[in-house]
Amino acid sequence: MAGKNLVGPEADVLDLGTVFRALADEHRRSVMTELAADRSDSERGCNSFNLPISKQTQTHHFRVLREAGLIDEIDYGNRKGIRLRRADIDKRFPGLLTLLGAESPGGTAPR
Amino acid sequence: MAGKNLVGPEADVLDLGTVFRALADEHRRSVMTELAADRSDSERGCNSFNLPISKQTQTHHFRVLREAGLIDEIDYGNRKGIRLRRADIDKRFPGLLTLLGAESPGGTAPR
DNA sequence: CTTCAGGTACGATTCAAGTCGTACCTGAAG
DNA sequence: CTTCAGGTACGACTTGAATCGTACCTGAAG
Repeated sequence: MAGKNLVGPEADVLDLGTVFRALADEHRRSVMTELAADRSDSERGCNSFNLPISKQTQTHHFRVLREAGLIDEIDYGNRKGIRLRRADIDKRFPGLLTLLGAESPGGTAPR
Repeated sequence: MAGKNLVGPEADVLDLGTVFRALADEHRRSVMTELAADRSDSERGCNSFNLPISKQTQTHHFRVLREAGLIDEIDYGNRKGIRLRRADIDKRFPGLLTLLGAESPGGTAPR
């Protein structure tokens, strides 16, 4: 039952360049904006983001986000879970998630 | 003697996507890291950054930074001045410059 | 004036990245 | 078992971005 957690980089080696490159894409940024705005940090399904792109491309984008160290992907075999690595990001890049959360259409949602 | 200030976007319309795309490049990010780490915000020359690229490419990169709203370019005719738009960036994207300054090799890092 | 360094304009090249088509895998539900 | 939806692998296409070569402009100093 327990899905395998596809591994990304450790919190210490997160690279700002890789992160900025990941966040440069509109679709990936919209995913991160949603995740950053949700303070509950609950695990989400891949298609809960309603991305207007094919599923192959979605696979690509989630992989980029994971390899940048921004999300965890939990593999259940025939489906996948997404979870924001909030603690690691806050530790390595404090303020970044606040920056993203402020872009949320639901309005600026600071604490 | 007063150089003309090449115009970039107003502080209100700065786009996070454009900014991330600008900061995704290694050379542009190194420029911004230096600028962010220098609290005096003094005007700097273009070649004070020692970028290992041709001058045509430097022109390109500084233009991207200006169009993203991150720097001002002051045109003196046969030379050019660069100044960080710290106030505007801090207003629109609070925390971003701190994030960049923390990447400085000198380390203006809050630990 | 001429020279020269700093900078720009335009075009060409090269390369990375986003996208999708086809085929295949996985687990759950009939 | 078969079916089906979610996801991946691989390849191909396309677009955008980084880079530089050549030519030209600008202002300061001889």
